[in-house]
Amino acid sequence: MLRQRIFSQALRPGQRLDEAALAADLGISRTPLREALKILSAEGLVHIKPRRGCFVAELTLDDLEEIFPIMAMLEGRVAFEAALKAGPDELKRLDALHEKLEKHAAARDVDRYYEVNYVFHNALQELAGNRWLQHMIGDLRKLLRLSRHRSLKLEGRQQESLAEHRALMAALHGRDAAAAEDVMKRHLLAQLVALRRMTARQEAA
Amino acid sequence: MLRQRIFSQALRPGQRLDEAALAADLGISRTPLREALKILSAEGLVHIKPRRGCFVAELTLDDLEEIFPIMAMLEGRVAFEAALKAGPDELKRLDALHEKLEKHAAARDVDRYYEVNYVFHNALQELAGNRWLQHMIGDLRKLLRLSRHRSLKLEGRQQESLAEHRALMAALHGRDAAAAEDVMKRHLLAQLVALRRMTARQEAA
DNA sequence: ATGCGATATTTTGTATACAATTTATTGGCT
DNA sequence: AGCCAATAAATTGTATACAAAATATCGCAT
Repeated sequence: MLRQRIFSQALRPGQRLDEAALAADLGISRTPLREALKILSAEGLVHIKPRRGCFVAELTLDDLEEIFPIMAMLEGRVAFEAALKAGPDELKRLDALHEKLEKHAAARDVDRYYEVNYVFHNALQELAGNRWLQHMIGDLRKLLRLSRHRSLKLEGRQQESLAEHRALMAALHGRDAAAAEDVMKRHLLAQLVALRRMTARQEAA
Repeated sequence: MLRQRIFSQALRPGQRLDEAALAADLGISRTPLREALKILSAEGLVHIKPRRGCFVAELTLDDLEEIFPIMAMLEGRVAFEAALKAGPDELKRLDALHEKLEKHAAARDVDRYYEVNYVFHNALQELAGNRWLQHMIGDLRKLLRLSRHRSLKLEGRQQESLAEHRALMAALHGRDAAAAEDVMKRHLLAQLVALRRMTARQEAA
C-alpha cells in the first residue's frame, strides 16, 4: 500500500511521513507500519532519520545520471543472456509484445506503451533466467519510479524508442547476443539523454 | 548485531530464528527485533515466510554463479571510472594498500589479506564516486558473506589474486580505463572459478 | 504399536501503553 | 518588538498485551 502511494505521488518525494497519521489513514497500527517503512528504507524509497522521522526519497538528476548507466549494464546483460537462450516460442511471444508496442505507438497511447514496455522487459528478464540480475534490476526500477519523468512524452522520443526496440528484436532473431546487449545499453542511455532534455526544458520554464 | 551474528555464523544459513528467544538473547523486545529482520529480509540475508518464521538465507553455488558475473560488471565499471578519476594522490594511496597486500600475501596471512583487499576495493569505489554503484556492490557483497567460502585458501589462488591486483594497478597508473575494467572483471570471474574448484573438492570429500 | 483427531502450547502478527527525545508554545527579559 | 529560556505538546522508539494461526501433545481407535 505504501509503495503504491509513493508511486502514485499521493506521498510526494521529500514529504515527511507522520507515523500516527499514516497508520490511522491506512487503518492499521504503528507497529506494522513501521515494519513496512523499514523495508521501504532498505529499498531506498524512503529515508529514515533517527528520532527525526521518515521522508519519501527524492531522486535528483545526478542520481539518474548514476543509475541509468548501471541499468544499461544490467539490462544489457539481460539482453545478452536472453539472445543466447531465446527459442522459437519465446521469440514469438516477444514478437507479439513488440507488435503491441508498435500499435500503441501508432495510436500515440503513451500509458499503454509504458505498460507493454514493462511487460516486454520483464519477459526478457525471465528468459535470461538470472534471478539475482532480475532482483537488482527490479530494485533500481522501483527507485526510478520515484522520478515521475516520462521521457516518452518528448517530441520524437517514442519513435526513437520504437526504433531501438526494432533493432533489439532483429538482434534477438539473429541470435546476436553482443548486438542485443549493445542495443539495449544504447536504449537505456538514450532514455537518460531524453530525461536530460526534459529537465533542461523544465528548468528553463 | 544481527548482521554480525549472521556473518560470524553464530546464526547459520538455513537456521530458523525464534523471535522471542533471539530478542531475549539480544536483550531487546520483539518489536525492534522484527523491524531489524524486515531490513535484513530486504537485503536478502534472511527469508521471512509469513506465519511460519524467519530463516537465515542460504547461497547455493547456483546463486554464486549468478551473482559473480553481476559483481564482475559492477566492479569492472568501478575500475573503469576510478581509472579516469584517479589523481596522483589517490594512486599513491592505492599503491600503499597494494603494498600491504603484497606483504600479507608473502606472510601467507589470509585474514589480513582479505581485510586489506576489502579496504582496497572500497577505496576504488569511493574514487569512482558513483553512490548507487557503491550501494549495489555493497548489497551484493553483504550477500556473498553468507557463503563462507574463502577461495584464497586454495592452492595458488592468493598468488593469482595478487597478480590480478598488480595488473589492475598497472592499468590505473597507465590511465587505461578499459584495461582496468577488463582486469577487474577477470579478477571477479577468477574468484568464481576458484569457488567452483573448492565446492567440487568439498563435494568429493 | 501405529495412525488419526481433538486439545493444548507455542509462535507469529497486531494493537496498545509507556519512555525518551524532539519540536512547538508561552512567558519573560532586554 | 525581538530573542531566549522554560515548559508543554507531539513524535519517535521500545516494551508489553492480546489475537490469530501454526505446531506439538495427548488420547483414542484400529
